[in-house]
Amino acid sequence: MLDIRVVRDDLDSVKRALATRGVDASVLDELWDTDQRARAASTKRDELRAEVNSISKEIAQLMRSGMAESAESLRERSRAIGEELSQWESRAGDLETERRDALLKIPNIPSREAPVGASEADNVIVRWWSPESGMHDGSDIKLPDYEDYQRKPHWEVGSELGILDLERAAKISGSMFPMFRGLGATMERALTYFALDAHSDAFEEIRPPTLVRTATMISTGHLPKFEEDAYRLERDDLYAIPTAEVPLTSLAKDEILREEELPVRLTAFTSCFRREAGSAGRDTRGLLRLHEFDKVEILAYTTPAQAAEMHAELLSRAENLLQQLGLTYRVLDLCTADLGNSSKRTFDLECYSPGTGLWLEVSSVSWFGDYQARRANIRFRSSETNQIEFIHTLNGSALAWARIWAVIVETYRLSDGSISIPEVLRVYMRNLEKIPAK
RNA sequence: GGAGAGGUGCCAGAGUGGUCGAAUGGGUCUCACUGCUAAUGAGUUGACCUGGGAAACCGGGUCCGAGGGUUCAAAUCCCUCCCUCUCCGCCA
Repeated sequence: MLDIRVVRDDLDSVKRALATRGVDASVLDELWDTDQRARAASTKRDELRAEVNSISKEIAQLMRSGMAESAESLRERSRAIGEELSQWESRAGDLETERRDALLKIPNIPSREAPVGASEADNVIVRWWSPESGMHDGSDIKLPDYEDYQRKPHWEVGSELGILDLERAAKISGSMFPMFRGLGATMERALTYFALDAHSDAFEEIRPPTLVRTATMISTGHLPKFEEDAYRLERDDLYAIPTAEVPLTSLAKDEILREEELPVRLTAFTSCFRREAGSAGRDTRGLLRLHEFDKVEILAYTTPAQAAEMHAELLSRAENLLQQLGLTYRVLDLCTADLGNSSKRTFDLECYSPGTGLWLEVSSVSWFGDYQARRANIRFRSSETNQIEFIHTLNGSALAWARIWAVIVETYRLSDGSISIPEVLRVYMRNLEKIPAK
């Protein structure tokens, strides 16, 4: 949520900044207008309330001094004001609600550093890495020389080895739900252990609830705009989380932290549920797009001053996992048009899938500024000035497993059809070196 | 799911229609005292919206789980909902 005061005081630069992500200026003009009217109405309301309050005090005086009789005319006057008051109360209330509803639908202002663009085609590739070539800047990606036997898509590899069973998953739950079996399932678990252990030096491990209230979904910006994307349990008015970002952000909802407590680093493993409405048929083969997948998330609360460094830390942690897994990836600096609703700046990590020839998004590392903190009302008290300010939130996937799983089984496929298990996972897989060919 | 109790400030806890943003105790911070620590004494200590001011600050409004209602006036009375605890039932 934007700070209404910024919109009020600097409408033009808010318009300009949001135009880069396609928000029409009229939306902001309307908001500005609503704000003016809301303030006028609430001022009027407060004046009337002040009058009623002071009359009530007078009445109390009279009652105490036993002059109940003479209070009657005051009562009459107050009743009359009360009628006018209730009209202004409902008018001000409506306008305040209108203002909040509008504010909840307006996306965050992009960072000045985010590349300006009109579509995802304008995302900037800032660097790439492969086990053979190491780290390079964004120009001229040189893919490893994949063998033919690595060019088999993971859904074929998976069913051939009996480690991925999409047919039966569909029988159970429908399409776009995965089911891992045998060592395929073990590898998912190994990835989870691997990642959580990797973050355990600095991050508190959380196992949060995966069904959450409406207010929790609003705090991160997933509602009200993206209602269609979320699974909802109507009977109990709960939503299935699309990412652990949702419960982890609300962990400190309505709290005032001490500056010394910051930064707070949290990590969580959860299933993530997405309806993927509107993306039917697009890149849905195999594990490319799923209604349910597992993910380890890393998330931080920081002061505004700590945010930039934390953003870099989260990104490097996600990259580090990919490097340890030996997977070729590239880093994208998302342009203003492709930025998520709540984000000021986002880096996506995409792994190259040799079996499909696609770059698959496996992590998204974002800085939200105070946008989510404002919605969730998470603040901190500055130890220097003693003032209360909103914190900044940041998070990233580290990492999203289904797609990683896909890239691993393709990349590590050997000529005999078996899969070599990445070194770092073996300790979590009973020291096995291979998933054997059938 | 059934029965009961309860949700008040940083914490504990009082308050059943006006003098209550709220007693008291603890904690916090400041000062005094003290060789130091402790103890003691005095003071201090909420958030949000809004108007004025460069600021310190000053004025108005809101907030006692949430939302409605009654009343000139609600922490206090009424209704609905949420949550917590205890017991019973059920259950991994």
